[in-house]
Amino acid sequence: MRYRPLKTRRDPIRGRLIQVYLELARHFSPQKWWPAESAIEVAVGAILTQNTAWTNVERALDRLKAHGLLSAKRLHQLSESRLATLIRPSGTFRVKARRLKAFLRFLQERYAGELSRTARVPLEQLRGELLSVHGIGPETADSMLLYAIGRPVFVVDQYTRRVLSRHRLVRRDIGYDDLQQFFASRLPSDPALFNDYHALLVKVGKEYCRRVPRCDRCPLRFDLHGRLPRL
DNA sequence: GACCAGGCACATC
DNA sequence: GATGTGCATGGT
Repeated sequence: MRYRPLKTRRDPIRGRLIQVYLELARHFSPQKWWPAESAIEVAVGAILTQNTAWTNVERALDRLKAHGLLSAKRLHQLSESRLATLIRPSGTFRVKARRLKAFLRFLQERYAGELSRTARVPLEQLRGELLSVHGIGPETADSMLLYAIGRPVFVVDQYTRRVLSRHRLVRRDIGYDDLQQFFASRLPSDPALFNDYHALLVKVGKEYCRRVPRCDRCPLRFDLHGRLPRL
């Protein structure tokens, strides 16, 4: 991937990123993402959570579980309209049913319905394959790669962008690939680190970086008030 | 009732 | 390449 380490050894931002992680890890308990019992549940959840609160995703997943349908094979066999009805609580359910079916079709045809069969596929190639599936964009693909398959890919989202821009580490309008590169080029390529770091950013973003921020209580407060360079 | 939530595809300029 | 819009439920 475009994960070339920075040439310069003395990169002040690298230290800050590690400092931010340590501060978050000290303040919050390990987030233990992704909350799921199987890889396919992670992948399905990654699509269901697009622009959707997680509580609504849980309702949809629970319904699939209650019907014993949370497997690649069963979901692949299910009709799109039936699937849409079941995942209704997650919102945009017709759109997501179509996207899920596209993903399940891909998984079935390319990897015989087994995510574990992707193990030997080079990361860049696998990411490209996922991105070619209807309904799978950068964040969904990376969530699957990191949280379902355990590949060293840093996932970024709106919380990541909000938290880092509030702390003046990146511009507010930074694009997905640039923001991902911002992390990946400065951190060791470690799935466990990427996993916990992103989850912690979501945690701190939810609690302190909402539309009405609670910066006064934010554990990253030490980074505010001009201590960081304005990028 | 408005606004938001762990995005993406598509149309239009 | 940048910007705007539809998708839709459930919580605040």
